[in-house]
Parts: sequence; structure tokens; C-alpha cells
Amino acid sequence: MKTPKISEAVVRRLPVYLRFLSELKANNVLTVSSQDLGLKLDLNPAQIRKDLAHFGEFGRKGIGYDVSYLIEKIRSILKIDRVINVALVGAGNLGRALSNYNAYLKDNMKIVAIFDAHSGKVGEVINNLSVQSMEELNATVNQRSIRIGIITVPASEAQVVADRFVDAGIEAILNFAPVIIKVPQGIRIHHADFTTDLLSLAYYIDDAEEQV
Amino acid sequence: MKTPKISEAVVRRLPVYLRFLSELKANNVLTVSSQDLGLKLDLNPAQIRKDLAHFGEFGRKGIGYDVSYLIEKIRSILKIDRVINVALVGAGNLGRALSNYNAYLKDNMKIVAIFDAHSGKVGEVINNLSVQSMEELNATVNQRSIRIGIITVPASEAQVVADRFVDAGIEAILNFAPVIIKVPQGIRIHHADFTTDLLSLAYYIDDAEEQV
DNA sequence: TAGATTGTTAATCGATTAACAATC
DNA sequence: TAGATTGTTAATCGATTAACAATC
Repeated sequence: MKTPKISEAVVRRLPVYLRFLSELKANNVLTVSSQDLGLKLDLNPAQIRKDLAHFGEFGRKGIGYDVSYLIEKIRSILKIDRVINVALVGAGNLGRALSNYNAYLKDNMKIVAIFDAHSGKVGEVINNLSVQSMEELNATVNQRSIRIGIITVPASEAQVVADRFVDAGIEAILNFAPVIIKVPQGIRIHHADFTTDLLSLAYYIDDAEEQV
Repeated sequence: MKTPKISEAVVRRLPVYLRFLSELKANNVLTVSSQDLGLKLDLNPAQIRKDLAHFGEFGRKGIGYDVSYLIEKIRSILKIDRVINVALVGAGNLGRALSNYNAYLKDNMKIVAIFDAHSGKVGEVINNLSVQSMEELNATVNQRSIRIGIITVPASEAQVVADRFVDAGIEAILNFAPVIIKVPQGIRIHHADFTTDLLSLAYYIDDAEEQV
């Protein structure tokens, strides 16, 4: 079974669906329509149906989608039907904050190792994980079958860390450093730079004050 | 002067340009072409030229863009040619981490107030700011002319916090909680949910292992 | 002058939305 | 049966890329 070419926009919406469906399930809701989903998630219902239809026929005409079934399908599509192990480099404030999300990610992903280049950080315990030195990265990634890496180091060190991740055989990287990182073809990289988000927001504020 | 209708995609690239231009300036580079920019930022040069041309003629044919001049122009477009004050609600790990970016944001934005609904947090000092109670939010937002709000509370409290921000007169919100928040027309909201980013990355890992 | 590079128009590409037959 | 809702095709909309005249 080959999925011909799913756009990144579609893939990015799947976790949003998943999250809301999980909430519905927790509230014992059995079925949901694209209409409901669209209302709650601020998305067009046709878009939701189309997104899901890329991967199969998950709904029932006249009824909607079975919540539990759709959850399982999306988890399978995202390949998080088994827990995926994640490593994090950069044991600063941000790294510490993100490692706290393990509880939230439960069943889907797990941050299982934290590394830091500064010897002062090594050995420190964060969220039950002992910070490891960069020398241990390669071996740990392989031993623990870590597939995804998170970068929370300063911009100046981010590229080096990415290179280390790639060397170690990691397949996808989430970079929080405010810098564009280059990786070889075949490695997936997403940039999650909050300073970019924040500065772009300023564009939308009212500049009436500028009139003198 | 009316800018007819700039797409969000364009606005989101402006801070990326700004960041790299600042780096060039720090290295005493005077001029840069869309070609150079595109290479470094993994963007099409034509797209960069078009993005900038939305706002005016900033370049010189045969030469490129004057780095300092373009920086000033972009800062002006983003309305960060004067420091914009920002408030943050949620003095947890993530809030603490983000408040550390003040140094990085310097000249453009400044987190000037931190709030938390839990009395245990109130009074705690984070990054030279004393955490305030939610009761003080409205007055502080007005006194300090805070225009943008950041939400770093759990998902269950995020909507309430957004409502408080809106009441206080904030114009744009950056929400880190993993939930879709609703705001009235005219208020800008961006969702910066790292769990969505992380889960979507899993789609791109190699699932060869699934073959039994 | 020759080479480089912009600003902009036209062409392409892709994503979103509307509409509706199929069907629960 | 009547109402609801999917999956999907067609229409629309918008964003990216190519191409090139203008010009430094």
C-alpha cells in the first residue's frame, strides 16, 4: 500500500485531530462528524474529510467517524501506534520544560535521553533522566532505538548537534534554536522557533499610535 | 499607504529574513542578494524578492539589498521598530524558559510581566520579574501598554487565560497550550504547540521495521 | 560595456472549498 | 422514508516559481 504523496499541511493537521479525538474519547463520545470537528478546530469540514480520505475510508455515510477507530487509524498513520523514542540535546530551561511533556505524550512518544555538551550539566537529573555527555549520544541512540531528536541548544551550536544526530542515525529532528539547520536528504527537519512566531505576531497589532 | 493583503506565509518569513540579516550585519556584511539569502535560508530567491516587493522597492538592481537598510525596513513593517511589550501567563517550566529569551529579543520585544493563577507562584522572581496574580493582569497590561500575550498554562486553563487577555485589551496571543483557543475577530492568535510538531514528525520516519 | 540582480508579470503548482451522488 | 454525512470530483483560490525587461 503506497500513499502517493501527502502534503505537509495534511500531516500537520493529523496530530490536531488526534488530540481532539482523544478528548472526545475521554468524554465517552462515540461518534463525531467532520462538521463537529471543523467547528471545534476552526477547519473546513471538507478539508477534514479530504485529509482523512487520503489514508482510507474511515467514516460512515450518514453517521460520521467512530472516535476510537479514527484514533487508532491516525496513530497508525503517524506511526505512533508503538511508542517512539526521542532524544533531546540541550539541558537548559527549554530542554527541561520540554522533557516535562512525557506525561502528555504518553503512548505516542517518549523522551528517553537528554544530552548536553557542558560537563557541568552532565549527571544532573531532569525528569528521572540523568543528563549524558555528547560522547554517549551515538551509542545511546542506537541502544535505545531513538528515531527523533530535539535540539534545544543556542543557535551557534545547533548545526553541530544536528550533525551529531544525523551521524547517530536519527531520522527526524525538531529544532528549537533560532537558526536554519541543514541536514542531508532523507532526514526530516522541522523548525519550531518561537521567536519567529512572536515577531511575526507584531505585524498584526494595530499601529494607530504611529499617526502623530 | 495601504498594504493590500499580505499572506500569513509572507509575514512569517519576515522574522527569518530579519534574523539572518542581523547576523550578516554583525559580520559587517554590507550587501546581500536574494540568491545568497535563498541559499542560506532554503528559500527560492524569487520568493524572497516577491515577499519584500510587497512592501516597497528595497533593493538595487545589479547590486542586491543593503543589509542595514533592509533590517530597518523589516523592523518597521513588523512594527518592532519600537520595543513591543509582552505579557506571559503561566510561570511553569515553559514560561520560565521563554522569559529567558528577552536578551535575544532585545530592541524588538520585551516580556515585561509574568502572571500565574496559583498563589504559590505569585511573588516568585523569574528573570528579574516578580510573578503577579491574575487579578493584576488587566491593570498591568494597560499601565505597561502590553500588546501581545503569551500563554504557557495547561490546556485546560488556556481558554480562560485567553479571555482574560482579550478583556485586558491585548491584540495578539501566542498560545503554547495544546488546545485550539477561540478569540473574537480582530484579535490575532497563533498556536505554537510543540507536541503537534513532534507527533507530525513521526510520519516521516522509516517504517521498514513494520514488515514482519 | 558586460555581468549581476532586482521588481514584476506570466506560468505553474498545490491546497482549500463547494457541491453532490452515494448511502447509512 | 427522510435526514445526515461521507468520499470525491470539480471549481476556486492562493502561493510558489520561472522568466525577463529594466537598470545598477
